[in-house]
Amino acid sequence: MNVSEIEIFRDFIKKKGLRYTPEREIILKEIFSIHDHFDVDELYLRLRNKGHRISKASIYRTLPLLIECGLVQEVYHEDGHMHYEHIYGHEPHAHFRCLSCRRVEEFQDPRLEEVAQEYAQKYGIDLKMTRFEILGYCANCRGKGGL
Amino acid sequence: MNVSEIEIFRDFIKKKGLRYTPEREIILKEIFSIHDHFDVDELYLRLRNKGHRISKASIYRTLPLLIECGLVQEVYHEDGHMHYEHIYGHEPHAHFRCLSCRRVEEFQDPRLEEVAQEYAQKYGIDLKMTRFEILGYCANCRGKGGL
DNA sequence: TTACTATTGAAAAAAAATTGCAATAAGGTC
DNA sequence: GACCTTATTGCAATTTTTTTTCAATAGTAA
Repeated sequence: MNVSEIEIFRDFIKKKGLRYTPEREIILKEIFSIHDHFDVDELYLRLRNKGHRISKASIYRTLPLLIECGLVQEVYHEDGHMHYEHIYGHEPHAHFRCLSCRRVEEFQDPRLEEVAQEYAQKYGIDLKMTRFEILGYCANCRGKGGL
Repeated sequence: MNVSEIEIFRDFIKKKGLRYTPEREIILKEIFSIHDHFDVDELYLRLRNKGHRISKASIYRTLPLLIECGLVQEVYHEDGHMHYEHIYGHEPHAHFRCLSCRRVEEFQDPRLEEVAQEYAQKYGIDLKMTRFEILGYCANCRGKGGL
């Protein structure tokens, strides 16, 4: 599908002196076919269901590379493990998570990036990513578990 | 020291029909004596060094309560485990984390709370907490590992 | 094609968090 | 204060997540 992220990843891998393997590309492609957040287990099962026998170890080894080159981001830690999303080609966005139903909504606000940019500029920071989360009880759930 | 968080915690525990135990209070007090981020292991060792034989299980069981009543917050997940901080009595603040030296800096910006408040209002959300993180390479580290 | 060595899958290990259980103790009632 | 009910505790075992080890495989440059 989208060629760009593949090129970015390949260039990144080459530039680091690493090897561009089929496993790495398959993982990348699968991640970019998921239009939602995912965790390692989900990704592993999706690959498996498509006939790819890629180990979880390879997924765990590939994710940091994808994160380092800015294609993927850790979104939030929930239920004892990390959840990810692909971010290349998407505007930076914030997440609301309902503490009751666990629903996750995305939204954007230019002020968030502004704050980050200004802070980075002020302190000479090489900004890599931002994460903004709002936690609370959604309209449907408030009043139930929500105090 | 500060009596308020103790009262808040006790009231919260009572309101839930739970029991206010010495262990819970000791954990609370210790957390509020740490003026930095901490993880479960650090907290456990601090308690142990002071002669308290409180198990990690109790810490793991107490933290969600402290979070639920708004005294403590999960700050970030790093090195495979969660890091916490006490938030009662502090202004909401954002965190910058250097991906190289791991340094963590705090800063405030009213726009962040504004965005959260507006979003909550717009969707009828009962806002519980926000988390804003900036990840990148600090002035000292940029250029080294920082692409 | 050859040589070098990074990467892989599988299994083991490590680390983090949760759970089961018997003993203890909080806190309400008499 | 004694008694009763049951939540909480510490410990150990377990579960879950992530990392590491290692022999076999396979990229990639020469």
